[in-house]
Amino acid sequence: MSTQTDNPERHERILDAAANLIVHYGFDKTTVSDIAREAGISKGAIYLHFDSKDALFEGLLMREVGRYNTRWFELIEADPEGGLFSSLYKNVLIALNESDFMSAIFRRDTRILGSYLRKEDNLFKQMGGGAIRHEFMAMMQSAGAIRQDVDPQVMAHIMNMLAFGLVSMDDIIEPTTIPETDAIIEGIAEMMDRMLTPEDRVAASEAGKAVVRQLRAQVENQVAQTNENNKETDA
Amino acid sequence: MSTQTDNPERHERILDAAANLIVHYGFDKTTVSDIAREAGISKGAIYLHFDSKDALFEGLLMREVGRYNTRWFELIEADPEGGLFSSLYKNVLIALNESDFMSAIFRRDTRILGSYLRKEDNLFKQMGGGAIRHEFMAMMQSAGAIRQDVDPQVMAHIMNMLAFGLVSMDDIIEPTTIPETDAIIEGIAEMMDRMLTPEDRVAASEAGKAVVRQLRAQVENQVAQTNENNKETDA
DNA sequence: ATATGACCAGAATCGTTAAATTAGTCATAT
DNA sequence: ATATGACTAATTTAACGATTCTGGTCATAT
Repeated sequence: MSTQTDNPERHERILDAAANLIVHYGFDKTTVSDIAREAGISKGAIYLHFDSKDALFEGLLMREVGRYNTRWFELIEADPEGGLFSSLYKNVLIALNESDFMSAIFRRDTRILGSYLRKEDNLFKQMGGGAIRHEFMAMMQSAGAIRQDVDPQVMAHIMNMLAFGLVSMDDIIEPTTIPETDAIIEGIAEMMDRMLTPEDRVAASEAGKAVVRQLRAQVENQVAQTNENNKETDA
Repeated sequence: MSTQTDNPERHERILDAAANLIVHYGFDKTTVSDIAREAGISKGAIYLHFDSKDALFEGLLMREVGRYNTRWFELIEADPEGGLFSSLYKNVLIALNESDFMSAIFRRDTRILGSYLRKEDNLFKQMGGGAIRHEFMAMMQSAGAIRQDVDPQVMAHIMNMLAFGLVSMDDIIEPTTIPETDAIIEGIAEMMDRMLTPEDRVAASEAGKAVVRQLRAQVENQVAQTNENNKETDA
């Protein structure tokens, strides 16, 4: 259904072209012909890969979310304190900040997301709003990765406020008065460390790693599942 | 200049009416006739108090900023830990959250602020964007009211991110998933306490109170100055 | 088989004009 | 003196067809 043609390389090139143009000009002002030209192919060829412009956008969305997840796991793995919740969250912010597309999604940028946002059944609502789900925080807490005396719901929300602020503030206040993004993220991470990390840091880190492994398996399983389903419906 | 008529009670009533209508319907959709009707007077009478619709709005803005400041000082005074920076900031959030008008300003709500925002010489730019000025943080730091090893510029920005998030998030994510505002503010305050308060809490609190007294004198002086100027130009 | 781009129907945009609204004034009334 | 609201000039909105644009298709070419 979603892909009628087997040509992964071109598939990616289309999405690359779309990502470039949409981040720059927005969904509404980016035409399918524009994307075709940017990808160096004909318009018809695009419809060999995607059923509609909306489907293309959703394909892009899925790819970017996937890349964002992958990048997050990568950052965690590379981080010596990767198991601590403060590091986990820090890496959320880094991954978020690295992706223009994810930043646009997170701030509900109507200029970029355009009319897709208005659709009733758009994918954003399903995904749930925030970067940090409070269910995940609760899991981390019962695993002992964060202090017992914090309210996971409240802290998850505060973290989402900060993530939202990170990608939104330069539209609001004079960008010249904003500190370096790295410094902001570092400051937030230290604050979260003081707020959330239990006394026993090594135990917390181990617990955190375990939960992340579990989450990762879950995510990868779900991705595999989705791919399987797509193949079936193609047949 | 700004007030041709001496009738403080009616002056206030006009601003009350304007505040109600503007917060509800926005600046553009609130007409001067609407305000007159709501205040129970004629349209002409409004022009005995204000030179123009814009001037009326600026009068409202000034009044609300003044009330916000007053309320903030009031909250600090009532707070047993009022001198601590975390309490100071907590009371900023409470005062901000109590005022629909200030919240709208802070989130740059174009629906409410309307065409006034587009004006070249609008008052917002002069006021500087944030609730927390990093110069103030630096003052507090050199007075010993906050820890020496934090970057005042970065922390001021983080605090503004949180203030922005507090008044913005319910436009962004499903409001039902947002915790109680009081709980959020409490959580933020505790986080800031862990991050900013020095070892010696009583000394910090005293130092904080001294800076606030200084700031308050400064603000009240400035207000008196402004009133003086207005009287002069009226003559 | 695979890819192209001319083509089409429907949607969005534009230019124009008419109608409605509104900020601000001022002759009149109190 | 003070306040009113009918009035006006100017702006905003609504209406409208004409025109362009764009998502999607498909006969044709490779």
